[in-house]
Amino acid sequence: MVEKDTETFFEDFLRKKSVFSDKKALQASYIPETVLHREIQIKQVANVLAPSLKGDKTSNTFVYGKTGTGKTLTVKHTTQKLASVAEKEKLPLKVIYVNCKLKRSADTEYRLIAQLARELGKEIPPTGLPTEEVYRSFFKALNKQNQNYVIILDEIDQLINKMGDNALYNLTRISEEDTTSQISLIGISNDIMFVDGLDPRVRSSLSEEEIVFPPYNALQIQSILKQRAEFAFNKGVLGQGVIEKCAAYAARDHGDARRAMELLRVAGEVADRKNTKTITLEDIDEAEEKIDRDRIMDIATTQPKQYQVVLYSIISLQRGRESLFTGEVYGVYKSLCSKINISTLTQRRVSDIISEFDMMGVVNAKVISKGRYGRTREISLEIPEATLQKTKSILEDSIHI
DNA sequence: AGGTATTCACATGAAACTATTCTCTGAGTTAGG
DNA sequence: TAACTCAGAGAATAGTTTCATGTGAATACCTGT
Repeated sequence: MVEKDTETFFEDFLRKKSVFSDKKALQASYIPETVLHREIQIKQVANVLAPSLKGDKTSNTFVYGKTGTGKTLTVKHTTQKLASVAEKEKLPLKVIYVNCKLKRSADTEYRLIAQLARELGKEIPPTGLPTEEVYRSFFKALNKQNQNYVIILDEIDQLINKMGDNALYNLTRISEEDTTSQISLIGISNDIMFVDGLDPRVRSSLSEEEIVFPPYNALQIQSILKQRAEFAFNKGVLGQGVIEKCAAYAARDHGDARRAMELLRVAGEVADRKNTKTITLEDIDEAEEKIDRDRIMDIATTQPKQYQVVLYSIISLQRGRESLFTGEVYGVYKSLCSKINISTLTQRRVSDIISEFDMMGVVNAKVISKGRYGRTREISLEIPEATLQKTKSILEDSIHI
């Protein structure tokens, strides 16, 4: 009986009409044929890179703007075009894109250079080699293939604050050196201030050109959403004012188009699950809530045990209080650790964990001074009431309390 | 009263340590000629 | 003698601990009126 039900469920699912026709168009990695509202920036990038077609040295470029302002998209789009022209004309030009933020991919000096060397067809083991060695084989590959390279370093700020500017310094130096192959660097960052902390030599070399991406306004986000929705959804599924509402939501805090797209996509999923033919305004509200909830649940389930214990301490201490302090949390954390028989971390470490939770947006931790009574973090949960109980039981399960 | 000095309770930084994963090297071992 | 095995040295990295130093403002402690 159950078997039958499951089977029909799948059959129904298959036949069910979805509001989506191509969900990919709403994903962050999707690169549309035309990029809206970034004409100026595209032009700038193109101007900078054009000389590379003729084998000339191009300026290193620094691109910055807040998240969801289309930096990566624009650069990728433009370099794709560049590469295709180069290919058509049989010019020796190669574009390499590296995301420095991806864990275990290019977030250290070794891994960055290894990644680049791999792009040039070298086999580099994930560890074991001296960094020097990796540099050497990267250089060798570079000089062997008489080609020009455009190297895009996305989220470059992450790289710097993890490992300093050593690698960047080396890279900019190669780009200045007169070897058979030219390399031009494009650094993408969403933190404008991060250049200030750079070695002056690196800074001047990297930001020979600077391109700024201002946030989109609500209208621009609307037209972007419309463009994507065109591909993503079937005709006529969008209810009145849906796009507008998504745009408004994203514009509310600094015009993040990525957020708007995610919202629209999740709203579509919500509508699908409810088996309705159109996406309504309520679906958006629901989607907004769902995104928030999923994020917290995800964090609660995937974080390492120690983090979970810290979070649990905060949650159980929060009951009926407005805010807590680091010392209190640590106290609860310590007794919890001995209760469930897990090694206790130092306060130093727990302090770091708390500030990581702050970054993730699970808690709000502000450093305050209580005068005579010291300086500490004022911690309060950012988890909505409705999700709290569920989060708590997830944590309880996970740490075997 | 007004001004200065203390003091608390952590924050923040840097360095060092630990454990794990991985490569490379060279000594010792094996098998075949 | 060539091929193979395997232990040991050396690297990179993540996650911590240890040590050192910093810090904002509520109080304590003056001082002169």
